[in-house]
Amino acid sequence: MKPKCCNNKKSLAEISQVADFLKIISEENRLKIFCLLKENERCVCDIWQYLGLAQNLVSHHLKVLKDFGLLAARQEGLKVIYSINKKVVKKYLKLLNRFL
Amino acid sequence: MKPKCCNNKKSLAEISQVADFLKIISEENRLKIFCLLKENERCVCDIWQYLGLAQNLVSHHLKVLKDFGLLAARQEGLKVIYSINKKVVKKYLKLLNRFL
DNA sequence: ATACAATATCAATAAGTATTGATATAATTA
DNA sequence: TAATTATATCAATACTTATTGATATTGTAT
Repeated sequence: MKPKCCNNKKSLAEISQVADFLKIISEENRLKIFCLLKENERCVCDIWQYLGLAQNLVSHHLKVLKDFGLLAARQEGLKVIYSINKKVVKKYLKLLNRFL
Repeated sequence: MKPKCCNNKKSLAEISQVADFLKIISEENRLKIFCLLKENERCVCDIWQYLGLAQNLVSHHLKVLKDFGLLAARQEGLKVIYSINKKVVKKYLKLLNRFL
């Protein structure tokens, strides 16, 4: 019996997208960051201090999340406030459900 | 403002669990396997031939998925038939929603 | 018992990615 | 303008994990 999925370019491209999304959020520290931001937007210093992680490490993870579109950032004085881009998250969760 | 999440052992353990789950399904070939099995249970030879992957590679990925509880396997003659353990998948998807 | 087909295992290597340390940039205040 | 604070960048290293090649195991049929 021929499988309906994984047999065309569109499906394969979507699988690749979902995999990328999952890879990004499967990192434990990034998941913690997400967890923090789910409650409230926060500045970088709040995040790294609360999680007990190095500042540059958190900055790096935030960049990964932001580059993928999952987070948004805005400057507020010296601080940069990060927040979750709910629309994008929903989009990927929806896609994920198609494959799981 | 003190965050409600990531601040107790239970939450941290759940985040760790979710991360493990996500790491496992974020692998593109494993996602393809999942995609195939979502339609129908299949034997190993069907899977590797259909996906164009090495037999031992598919066997390895199946083991990873099975060890984590996401797949079930049953012997049928020479063949081993793998299928999705829907209950377990649902459990992790539910957990995932708590953090995303 | 022997041969064959399907699957699994294992060691070695390759590839990808998180982390660290050092340093740079940017905004604010004195 | 100089100093300070918050954040970002970059190169090097450490880790983890996927892949490969060779081989073992298991079930079936001759």
